Amino acid sequence: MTNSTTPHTVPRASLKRLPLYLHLLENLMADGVEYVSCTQLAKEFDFDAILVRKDIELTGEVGTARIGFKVATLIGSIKSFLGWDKEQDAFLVGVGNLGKAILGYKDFKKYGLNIVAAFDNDSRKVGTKVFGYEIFSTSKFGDLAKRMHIYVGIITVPPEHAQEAVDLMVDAGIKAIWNFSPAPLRIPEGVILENVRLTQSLAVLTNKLKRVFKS
Amino acid sequence: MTNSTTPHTVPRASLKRLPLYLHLLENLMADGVEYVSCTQLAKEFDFDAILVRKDIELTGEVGTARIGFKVATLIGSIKSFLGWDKEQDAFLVGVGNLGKAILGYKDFKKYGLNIVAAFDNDSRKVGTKVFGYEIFSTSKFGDLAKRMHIYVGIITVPPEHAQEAVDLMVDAGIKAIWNFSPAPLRIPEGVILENVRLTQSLAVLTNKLKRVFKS
DNA sequence: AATTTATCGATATATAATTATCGATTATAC
DNA sequence: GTATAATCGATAATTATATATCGATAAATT
Ligand SMILES: NC(=O)c1ccc[n+]([C@@H]2O[C@H](COP(=O)([O-])OP(=O)(O)OC[C@H]3O[C@@H](n4cnc5c(N)ncnc54)[C@H](O)[C@@H]3O)[C@@H](O)[C@H]2O)c1
Ligand SMILES: NC(=O)c1ccc[n+]([C@@H]2O[C@H](COP(=O)([O-])OP(=O)(O)OC[C@H]3O[C@@H](n4cnc5c(N)ncnc54)[C@H](O)[C@@H]3O)[C@@H](O)[C@H]2O)c1
Repeated sequence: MTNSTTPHTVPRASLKRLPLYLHLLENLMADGVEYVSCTQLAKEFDFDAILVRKDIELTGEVGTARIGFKVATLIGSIKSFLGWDKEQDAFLVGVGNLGKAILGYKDFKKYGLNIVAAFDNDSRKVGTKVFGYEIFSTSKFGDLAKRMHIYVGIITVPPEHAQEAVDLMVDAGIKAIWNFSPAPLRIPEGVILENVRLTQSLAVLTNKLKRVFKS
Repeated sequence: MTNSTTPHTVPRASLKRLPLYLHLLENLMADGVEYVSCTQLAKEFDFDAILVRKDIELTGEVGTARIGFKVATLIGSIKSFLGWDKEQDAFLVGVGNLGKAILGYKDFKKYGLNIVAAFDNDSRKVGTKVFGYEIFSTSKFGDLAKRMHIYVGIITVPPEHAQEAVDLMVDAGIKAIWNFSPAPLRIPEGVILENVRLTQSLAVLTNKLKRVFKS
């Protein structure tokens, strides 16, 4: 009776809340907390408790009335649901300011993402090392990706070169692309594209701010 | 009749799509394109044309049947609606990997955000320069923010220090906080908090990828 | 032991967001 | 000039998402 009610379309909004819970749960775990209720979780984020329960329901985890959910197993369920239980190896293309910051960020491993190599087409960067990662020429991307069975690609090149990076990745058999450039990209059927648009977040901020100043 | 139908709550999803249109519109503008229809815009992003029209409606811009919208004025309307028509000065706290990348990113200015100074509590960093920005001690934040009438703060410190940064900003009269740390933060009534959670985006990617591998 | 209270799971309702429909409008083709 | 096709604005229908309700359950309280 766990997954019989699971809808075939996972709400994107739920998918985005689950990492929030996970992060908090890991803190609770570290503090030795054994059980947590939806009410408690909800309070932390100013969500509705029922919303949290519905999100958790997606993962298949079942709780106990009056007690809530076991922190340790809930962490496992969320990770498994998100695909963070086993590490995904990834290649990064574009070792500029943002690319470097991502290479230097150790926590992605916790979230199942293991960056194994980085690529750039600037000959001055090729051969150098950044946070222990050797920078390869993009010409090596295809061979290495196939040899190492890489299915995840991260794009941190300028927008005008983002489509090139996509094409490179698609040719190399990459199945999922995490794109940080603001360019609209074309991908073939079957390849997953997830965009990080900082300006979207900025838009929400400034629009709200505008209304604060008005009133 | 322009804004009489405008709802008092702006859909967050719309707010996030507007920058996408804007980016494309600016490219069109640069290419000398004078008019654009919702159909064209929609095709670029694989959105429904009606969705695009509704989003544009929010900005108050009116179009002409068969022609569409004038690119130049539409850009203006979107920018104004997002609060990107006049620059907002901002302070950044936490000049680490991500903070540096943000300081080095010139395009935020296009989106109405003008970073004017950066702060860190690492004494080795204080006094140095990063991309032309002098790094100040966080102890100077309050004075400078008040003196320079700064209302926007950017947080790029480790999660365990993010609440400190919030408190610092709130005390200094900051009205809107753009937070890049994954920590859940407490803010007083009236202050705007916008979080950038890269792991949320990663969650969507890996969950989708998991299902690709399953089938 | 009985009562109270918190919380679960399931189901129902309400709200928000997206997509469809339709008459009006205007350039382009004939 | 008249017909055709594209697209607008407005309204309606649909779908997705969030919130409310309710009986069941299990700890805490009396
Ligand atoms: N830095 C930020 O804070 C920030 C914020 C929002 C969005 N972005 C986006 O992220 C992307 C990277 O930004 P950045 O600030 O790191 O830029 P950057 O200019 O610092 O770095 C770009 C890197 O990509 C490399 N590159 C260019 N074309 C390439 C290609 N075809 N193949 C491989 N490598 C290539 C360059 O050599 C450079 O090292 C951009 O699309 C930018 O719009 C950055
Ligand atoms: N780097 C990434 O790609 C990335 C990705 C996702 C999230 N983040 C988040 O962004 C934040 C910054 O990440 P990072 O990789 O740049 O970390 P970092 O460790 O490189 O930089 C943190 C900086 O903050 C400074 N700092 C610490 N405490 C401070 C305080 N109380 N006041 C002022 N400055 C203080 C440190 O001296 C350091 O310079 C973190 O919360 C991280 O979780 C980073």
